[in-house]
Amino acid sequence: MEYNQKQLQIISVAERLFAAKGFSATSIRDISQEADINVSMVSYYFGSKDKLIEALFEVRAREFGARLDELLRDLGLSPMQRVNLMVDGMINRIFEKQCFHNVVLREQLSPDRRTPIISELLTELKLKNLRAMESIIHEGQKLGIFRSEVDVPMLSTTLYGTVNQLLSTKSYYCTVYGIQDLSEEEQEAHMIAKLKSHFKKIFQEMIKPELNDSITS
Amino acid sequence: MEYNQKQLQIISVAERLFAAKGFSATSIRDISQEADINVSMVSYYFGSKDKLIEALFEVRAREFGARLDELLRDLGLSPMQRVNLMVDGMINRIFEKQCFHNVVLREQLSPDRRTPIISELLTELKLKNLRAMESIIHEGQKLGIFRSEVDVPMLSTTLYGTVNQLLSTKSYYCTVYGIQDLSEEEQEAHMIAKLKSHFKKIFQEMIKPELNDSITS
DNA sequence: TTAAGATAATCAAACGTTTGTTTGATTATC
DNA sequence: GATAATCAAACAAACGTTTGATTATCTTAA
Repeated sequence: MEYNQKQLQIISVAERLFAAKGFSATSIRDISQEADINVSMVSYYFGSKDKLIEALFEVRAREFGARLDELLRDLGLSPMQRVNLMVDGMINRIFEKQCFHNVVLREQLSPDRRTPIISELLTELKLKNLRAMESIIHEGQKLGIFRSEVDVPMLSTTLYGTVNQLLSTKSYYCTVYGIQDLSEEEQEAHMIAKLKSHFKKIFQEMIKPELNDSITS
Repeated sequence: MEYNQKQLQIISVAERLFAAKGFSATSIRDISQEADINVSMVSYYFGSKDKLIEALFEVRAREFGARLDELLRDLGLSPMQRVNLMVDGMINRIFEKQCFHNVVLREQLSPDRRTPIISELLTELKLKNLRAMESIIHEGQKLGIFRSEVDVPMLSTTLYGTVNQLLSTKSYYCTVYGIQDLSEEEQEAHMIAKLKSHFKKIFQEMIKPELNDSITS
């Protein structure tokens, strides 16, 4: 489906409001007011409120998919470099598109209420992401740089889960690390840096060869 | 605040519906129908829908707090045993109270819309949890069993985030591990076992002394 | 123990808003 | 002159909440 400029603007406003208040708590009148359009325009362009959020997922899923393909073309680097690049890229991606990410988290919490279209888009995207990560790990395993037993789905879940958790408990994070008085940009930078170093360490510890790895193989 | 049997039943029904559909998408008529009461009873007992969810958080926060205190009394064990016990206990706790946990996740996503009462209860609970974890780690560090540099808040965030992520993407998890045809109980058992072994490994790798730890100290 | 009186619980019905959506006329663009 | 975009207004349905009457439960004094 192709969307014109006006439709994309409506989608963008809806995304921001859905992220902040949730789908049900956001009225079409909220959206039309923020987007400076008439209430009837949402139905006119998308058909219904449900179709609007479907369009949102359609557009953003396509963008993320394209970005994933890009990442997969970063060859000529060592497996460990590629792992670090993938971790950094994923953290950057989520922080850049926090609103959409927030909407995804909300929708994931109601698997039943969700339209099949959204479910399929999300599952597809997550699987694509997992395959990319697996291919990098397997490469390192073939070269004998990584240990033979790596639970990639769980590592990926840990990565995403941690970033999500941090994002949805921002103020708690700032309290714990005593950075409440920093600007919002500085707080985010703190979180991003912390996440990147944290996961560089975790991935290193979880995929580097174990002492007995050469013996058992 | 004390609540009678009827109130606790309403809270329990509301909890289940809030978890499944979200606060805004759940109407008082939904709740009263499921709880087999008159619509006016919610206002009669709690005052309003907002006060109802506050009561829910009040009750559950108290329960969780009490359970945390219990956990802290498990002395006479080695620090590593206590870490494992804490990880297992936390995973069990979340899986047991999935509904409430789901509601917490939803509320965390709208920090602005939330009433201060809920925010404070959640922050308090999270801090209490963090302090418990820190005390165990510090004990291990004093004994020289754990490395000196452990980022406890990040480890805790990773633990919670991963469990959350897994719970909110259950069907994706089952697809990845090919256990869609198992019963729901078996699927949950699979997830719990996987989580526990995963985090035993992560914690081990992240807190055991590094090779150069004795040199730098 | 019982009758009377007070308090608590329950109910159907109605309240005024807000909801998503549609209509039909008007304006802009091609 | 046709198609697309925009608008104020209206629509029925659903919302949280209140009302006022009715029933159940408890309290208290004879």
